[in-house]
Amino acid sequence: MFSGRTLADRAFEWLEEAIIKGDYPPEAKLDEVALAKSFGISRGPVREAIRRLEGKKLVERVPHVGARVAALNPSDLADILSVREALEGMACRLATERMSDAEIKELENLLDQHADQGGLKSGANYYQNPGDYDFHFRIIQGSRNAKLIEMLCNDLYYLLRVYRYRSSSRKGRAKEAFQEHQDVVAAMKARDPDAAEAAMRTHLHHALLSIQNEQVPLPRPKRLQKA
Amino acid sequence: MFSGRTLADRAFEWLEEAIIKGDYPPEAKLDEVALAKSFGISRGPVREAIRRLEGKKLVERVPHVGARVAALNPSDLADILSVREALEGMACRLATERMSDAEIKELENLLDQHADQGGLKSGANYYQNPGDYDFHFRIIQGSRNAKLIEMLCNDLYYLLRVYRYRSSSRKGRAKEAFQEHQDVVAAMKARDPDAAEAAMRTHLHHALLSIQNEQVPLPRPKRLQKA
DNA sequence: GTCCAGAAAATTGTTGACATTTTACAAAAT
DNA sequence: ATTTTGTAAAATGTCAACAATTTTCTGGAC
Repeated sequence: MFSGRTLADRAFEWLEEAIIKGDYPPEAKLDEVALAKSFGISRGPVREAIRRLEGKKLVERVPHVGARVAALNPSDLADILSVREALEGMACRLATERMSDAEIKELENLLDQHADQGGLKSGANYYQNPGDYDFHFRIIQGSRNAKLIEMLCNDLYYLLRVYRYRSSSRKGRAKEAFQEHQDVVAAMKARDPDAAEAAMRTHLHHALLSIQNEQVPLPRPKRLQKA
Repeated sequence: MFSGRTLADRAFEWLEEAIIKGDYPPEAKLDEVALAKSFGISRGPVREAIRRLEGKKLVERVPHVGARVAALNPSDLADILSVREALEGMACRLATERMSDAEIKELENLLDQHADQGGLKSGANYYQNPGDYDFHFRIIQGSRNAKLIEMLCNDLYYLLRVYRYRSSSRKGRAKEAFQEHQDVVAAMKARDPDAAEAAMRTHLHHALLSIQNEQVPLPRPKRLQKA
């Protein structure tokens, strides 16, 4: 059923995926005996899986009471988005320095595809859809920074996903987002790390403002100066 | 002996501290029976503590073989320092927006103390000493961003500490670092988040270059433009 | 001396039983 | 009716024994 070799590892993978998928929403109780029974194993490996998730901060535990899927208060959202802005801005800088011409060209093609096959036409659908995800994902990978990749794609992924349903569906945001993507790629093509980082941060900061108050975001620092 | 209520929690705290202090260096084997015996408990809680550390990525585990303190290859160092630059730059930006005048004044006094009581005189001692640590710590706290504080003070702390002994002791770096600290505070006093973030990133980037090749770092982007 | 079984030892993985604590429920008092 | 209190039930914490795997050791063949 799963790849992990030990029962504890398999339980961990199963549980992590279930939490990320939303099968276990925030605050949901993780009942050891129920989980053990549903996995057909004993409580030992289940407890170890829960402990690992606790270390990852996906679940919170109260001694003698139990473990629950980590809760997220609204103020956490702003905190997380600032972290994402900082990390993904850095990732975009590094990607601009490290991605090959061919890779950047692929990125450009990706945007062209979105424009062609109704990405823009479908309006509000472009922003924060699989296409948007793929765009960000590729740039993060292009940073060649393992820690950055891990933090953005693994550690923050669950948190961003939990809040996704709140994300702005404001009219016109899709078009803006698409334009911002193009700005990012333009800076990368020009091999201008400062501009690329600034463009990515502007994009993400607009998303933050858009989510926070469903309003037109005010402009923010556009780029890092050369020297 | 320890605050945690359950044996597993106490074992976790003890082990985490031991790893951070360096009592268990990278690659060190974590023997379940030996640890259980030294704690006077059974293997169950010890395994749970190790699983939690695994989730925190402080230890690496190979099924049926065992757990070791996480190893750090040299390329990890550069990756981590880039992450720190991004996160602490953002922290400095937010601190500039959110710290009170009194708090910023305290920060300034802290630097004055360092200058007076031999911080500068002792030369190479100023850079990356407790004083340097306190300076960075206060700014991070000033960001009022719980995620940022957690990532910098908890998650990255061990990694940065492990590599500390490698850090540059180059002549003159101390004086430079002190000056860079003053640049940061100056920007914060002026309530210029762009300049503050840029100054902090310059400071950290110089440290990165200094560590990497023990050479005079070249200047990097100095500040974020206003609009 | 080196290499290759194969057994023995040591280590990790898993389980079921028991201990402890919390929670749920019901009866009694106000 | 509400609160309180005590008991029962359920959940978590811990342990010791057993199972499975890896590692080490030993003996022998070449």
